[in-house]
Amino acid sequence: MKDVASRAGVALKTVSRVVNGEAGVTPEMTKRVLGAIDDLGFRRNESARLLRTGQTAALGFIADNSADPDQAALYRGLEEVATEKGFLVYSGSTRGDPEREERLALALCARRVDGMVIVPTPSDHRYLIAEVKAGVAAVFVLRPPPRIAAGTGPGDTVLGDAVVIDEPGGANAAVAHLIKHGHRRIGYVGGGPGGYRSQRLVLGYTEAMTAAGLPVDQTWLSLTPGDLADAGVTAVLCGSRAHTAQVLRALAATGRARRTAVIGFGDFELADLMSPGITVVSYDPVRIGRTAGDLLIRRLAGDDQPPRLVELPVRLIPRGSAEFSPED
Amino acid sequence: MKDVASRAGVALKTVSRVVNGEAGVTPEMTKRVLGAIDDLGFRRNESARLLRTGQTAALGFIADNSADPDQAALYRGLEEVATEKGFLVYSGSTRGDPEREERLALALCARRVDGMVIVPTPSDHRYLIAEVKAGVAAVFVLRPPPRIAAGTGPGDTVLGDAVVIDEPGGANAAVAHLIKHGHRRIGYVGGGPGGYRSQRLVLGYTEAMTAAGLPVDQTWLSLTPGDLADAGVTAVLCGSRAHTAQVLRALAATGRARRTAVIGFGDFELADLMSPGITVVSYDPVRIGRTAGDLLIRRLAGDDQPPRLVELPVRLIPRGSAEFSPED
DNA sequence: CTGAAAGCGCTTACAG
DNA sequence: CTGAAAGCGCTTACAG
Repeated sequence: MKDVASRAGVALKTVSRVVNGEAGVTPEMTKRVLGAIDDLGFRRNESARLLRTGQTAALGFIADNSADPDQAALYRGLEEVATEKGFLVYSGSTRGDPEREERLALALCARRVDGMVIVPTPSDHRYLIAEVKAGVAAVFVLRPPPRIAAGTGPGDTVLGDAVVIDEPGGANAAVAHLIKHGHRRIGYVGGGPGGYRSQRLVLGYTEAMTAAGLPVDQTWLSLTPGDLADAGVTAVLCGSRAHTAQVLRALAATGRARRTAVIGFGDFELADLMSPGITVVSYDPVRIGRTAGDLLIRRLAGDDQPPRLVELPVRLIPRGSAEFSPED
Repeated sequence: MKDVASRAGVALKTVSRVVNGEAGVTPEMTKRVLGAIDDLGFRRNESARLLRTGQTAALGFIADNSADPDQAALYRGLEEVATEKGFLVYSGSTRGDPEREERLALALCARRVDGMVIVPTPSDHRYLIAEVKAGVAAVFVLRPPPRIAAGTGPGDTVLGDAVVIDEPGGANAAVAHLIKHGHRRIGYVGGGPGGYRSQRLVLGYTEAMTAAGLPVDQTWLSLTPGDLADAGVTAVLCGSRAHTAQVLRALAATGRARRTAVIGFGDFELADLMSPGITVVSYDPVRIGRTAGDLLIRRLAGDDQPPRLVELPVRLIPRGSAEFSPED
């Protein structure tokens, strides 16, 4: 910019004015500056501008695994609203490692992102307190961050808004659907009982069983795909796409594919073309990202209401794998 | 930092030294500075540091559609090498729109990313010439950028390295496989003939047919899923996962699912559990991203050899949908 | 071992 | 309408 100024024989400020399209520059001057810009191949350094103006117009996205289809779609949703509002977005992933999450988040904060959308690892996120206090907004997706017991405060601290899926509602609908088709012994294959999603799915499952007056055998709630053959259940709810795949493989291997009802949590391509078609509880991951982006940007605009937990709806899609009655 | 210095009663430089862990500061001084940092909640502004040192340690990734599983996996590969080498990465997507690509790429350049990995839209990329000249490295993935006829130069300009999949080899292997199983009339369902991938798949297809001395009916090369019933082919090569899905749906709808051999380009989850299992040509998208990242970083390190086109290998995975003989 | 000055590339607030 | 100075938050190169 200095070079441009001296080549055009004007002051730095005039170049700045031209570059920013500010009014009040003689056409002749403008032309001279533009000429110099062209000769020198000048391109304004946005980072320098942002430093001076104190903005960054950048967001961060911290995934668990960026290759996961849900998270990729989620990212797409975030990106849409970010682009719309003029933000660029940094992204990275943790692979579930709390240390990587902390490193990444702090690196983003050090670059002064305005806010971050985080798929949180199961850790305490204490490291974020200082950053949030310093003004970085955080929105958590898929899982809320664990509440942090404040050392000195009056209660628990919540670091930011969260956008999650309505797992309880989905599991409830799935199990009720199975019950309606005559199933009474229904298993659940999902993550360990510690996981957030798993807990919530089991919650919905239990609600539906209780509402129908059916007893729940605790062993049904911690099944692995390998257990299915001997578990005595006539139907299974799978906690994630990966579990659905494992369950289908196990059932195919033992020849029970058409005798065990299956509902998967999370839709997938070609689920309709399997035989039977796989009934799923479906949700819209792009919308999670968009919602998170909206919340984040609202916070950046100054909204300082208490942190919100947004639960996105799910939908049961019957395709055949769950719509038959048990044989016994 | 100024505040920290004055609170600790030392010079700015001393704070800088402590923050950077430079040797040669009295333990007592260090303690005083650290105390002030803690009191003030100071966090170094990385952007300012990078401005001063003239680096950015940032890369850009421009996807076509970040929700596409291949591109999400590709991104993951890029991210791995970026993280390893201390780069942060900005990303965004174009949805195939050349204007969005240009806007995004220029925005990244304005923030002075060191380099970019781009899934190019079908446009001329002329806008990149100035940036590349200014020192931004570009690596193209999945498709190479169109060559740009230089207005004044001696020939064509190539803007950067490219990493692509061996589509010809994959199609060749797939078609040879079908021929081996007795098929002589083989169709192709893929993108329009203009697309890069499509052209290359048809190339490999033709090679294999020619090598076997089989005639190629041109109508076989521009089939749509709806045409399959009357096309008179006994086997189909599908150009992408999306096309594979369309073909499988069309075959299922007309009851030809078990009478037409199918090979898909691009593997997908549960392909093995369909009936029959879907035979595919598989490639590793994570590796594309890693390779692109390696090339990019090598360029940043000063490698100025002529642009390279890297072709990543594919592998045929037989699963049943292609391993039977035609009925006629 | 410590510090005062200059500068990265830009903008802001003020004079002319 | 145009410009000289100061400053964003940091580091570099040089003195003490």
